[in-house]
Amino acid sequence: MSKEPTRRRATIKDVAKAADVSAMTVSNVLNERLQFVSPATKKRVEREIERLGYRRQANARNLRVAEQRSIGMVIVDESPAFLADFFTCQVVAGLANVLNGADFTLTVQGMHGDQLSSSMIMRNFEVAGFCAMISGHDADRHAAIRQLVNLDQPLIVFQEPIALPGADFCTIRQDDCGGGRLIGDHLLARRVEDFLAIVPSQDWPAIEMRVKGLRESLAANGGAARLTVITAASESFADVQEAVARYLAANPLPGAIVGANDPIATAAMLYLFDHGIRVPDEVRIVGFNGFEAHRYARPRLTTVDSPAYALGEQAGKAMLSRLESGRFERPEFVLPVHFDPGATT
Amino acid sequence: MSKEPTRRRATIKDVAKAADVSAMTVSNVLNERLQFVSPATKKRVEREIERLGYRRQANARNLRVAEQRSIGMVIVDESPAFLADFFTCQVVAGLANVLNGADFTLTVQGMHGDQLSSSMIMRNFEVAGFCAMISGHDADRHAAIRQLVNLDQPLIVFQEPIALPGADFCTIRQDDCGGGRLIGDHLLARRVEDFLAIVPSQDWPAIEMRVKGLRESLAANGGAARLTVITAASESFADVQEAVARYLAANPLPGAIVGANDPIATAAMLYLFDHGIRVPDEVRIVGFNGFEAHRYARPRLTTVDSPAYALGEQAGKAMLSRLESGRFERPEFVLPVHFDPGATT
DNA sequence: CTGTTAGCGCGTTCAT
DNA sequence: ATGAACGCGCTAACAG
Repeated sequence: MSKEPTRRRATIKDVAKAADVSAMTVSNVLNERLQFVSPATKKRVEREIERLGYRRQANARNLRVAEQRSIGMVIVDESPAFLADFFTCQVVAGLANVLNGADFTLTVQGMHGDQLSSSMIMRNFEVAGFCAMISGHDADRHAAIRQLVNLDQPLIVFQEPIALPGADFCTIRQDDCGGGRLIGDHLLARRVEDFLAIVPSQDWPAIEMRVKGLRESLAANGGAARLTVITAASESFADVQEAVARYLAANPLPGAIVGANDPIATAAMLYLFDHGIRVPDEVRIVGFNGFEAHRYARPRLTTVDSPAYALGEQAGKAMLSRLESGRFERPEFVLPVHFDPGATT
Repeated sequence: MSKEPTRRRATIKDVAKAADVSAMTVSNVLNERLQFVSPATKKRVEREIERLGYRRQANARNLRVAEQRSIGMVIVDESPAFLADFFTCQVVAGLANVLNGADFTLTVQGMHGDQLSSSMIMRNFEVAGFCAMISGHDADRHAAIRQLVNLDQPLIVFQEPIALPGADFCTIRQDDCGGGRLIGDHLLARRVEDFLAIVPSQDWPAIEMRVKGLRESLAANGGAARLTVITAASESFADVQEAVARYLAANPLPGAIVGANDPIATAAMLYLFDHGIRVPDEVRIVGFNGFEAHRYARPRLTTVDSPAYALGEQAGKAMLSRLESGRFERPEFVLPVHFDPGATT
């Protein structure tokens, strides 16, 4: 045995004894109440803290001061690799950065929808507030939100355009509807008259908003252009290509294909390539939520850049301000998207 | 005011009083010591827990039982968007999933290298152990690891091929060296004789290992094939292309270009496209760490798939087992990579 | 099966 | 400028 297995971690008392002061003085040094401690004492205490490797026990402190220094990020998703989604990942990164900067910690918890009610966050009280990214069908998502609201803690939900008046609640999302309009305007300016939109069967509100924006754009243009929306069984490569194949078997080539997101648009584009259909000459293609990796594909997809990272940052700021002031400044934040023209339109 | 601003959160005593039992009985119900509580009492207590919306205060419990139910994930990176890196994100996802399944929480903290010493994790004791993903130069990374080791808590570091005998330490990484060999073997089988490897100027050990594996493969083949390694100022598109341009200005076309990772390989490939050089006919190209998004680019890059998610899972398992048994089962885990042939070789 | 006592490590209050 | 006593919410150990 190279080490005693259970050396007790130094406490504030140990430091006090070693520095020959009272525990209170150590506490004052730790919390920088320098008015109450002479510089000489401070130095002595700090030396002992260093020497003993003392670290404050967050549990005891938080218990005493009755506050939490962590924010929970709950991700409800059917996929076991919940966090692996690039969008979610960006959001979490932005959130964690802002919180860490304010000496808050981010506690990540992923789970399936049916696990929420039995999860630790429901049984324990250990964070100051929650942020949530929830996937699934409308009913499931709303049920999850209701459960979280009932926790009676500050709650921020991403990409969910709902209002819960009176609740300690805030929603943060990107302007998907505006993004849809930008796509519509861009294509209309190129005289596209026949639009095909491809959406995944699981309809996220964000995707509904994108289609809504597209419709608005067409309507504002006089309504001459037509829009068909088809559903792919999933976002997978094969399902998207199958949906495109089925559509094209029964219909003429559309002027433009609008994918609900980049993977869908890319799958559609590759299908066209494989069938000798030229992009953008014969069909224009647009995606949504441009991700880093897609910048590297050729031809470069026209898409709408998502402010996913900024969404997370905004959530962090909103949560910190909520904790400070007692209430959310605004019930909803909508961040602008950025249209990113590529070579496919 | 729609709500009293400071309604106190229910405690175990409140539940006890409401259910007309002692606090201890409530605690027994919460901790499922059912041997000590009659079914009728249990029901009564559970009803009151539900009614009062009681949730156990994790701080108080953890203080009392002197244990932490969270693992810290520290990410040291110069980029402010530290977590936004896809590889890191995958690792975190795997880790979080395993931990959550064992009723552990994952606490994420990102920071710059120079912030580590002043960070909360150094001042506070609030997790049962650490996992770390550290970037930067050798000296900086090793300094960071030393600081973490001095915390005297279980520590897992990713992608760092070092051993710290005697320390409560474990390293988990993918077989980058083996991946390099697979690439070499694959290209040698295609009669490539002149290899160009492109690495970023900041040399990660993982990338060194990839080059090392490549060298080993060439050596095992008799050493007739030549390998040149050039450095790009960064992994950015522009820097990589500039490095390729400079090399090609002074040298003949190599038989194959091996990028230290997929973005580098892709940037090189696009440079060749733009200059009318045919891939794979004139030059073959290989990347490393294939991620989902790259599957969508055409032509599909030959690459080596990274088990990033599995790395995180392995870390979770190793940490849980360490917490259980008192020591890491093994000082090092090396996970295999998977060669993924595409259309560029 | 249920209740009582004591104390985890820390910070506040009040005394010195 | 420093120290002593108390209690945050919870549970281990024991008594009933």
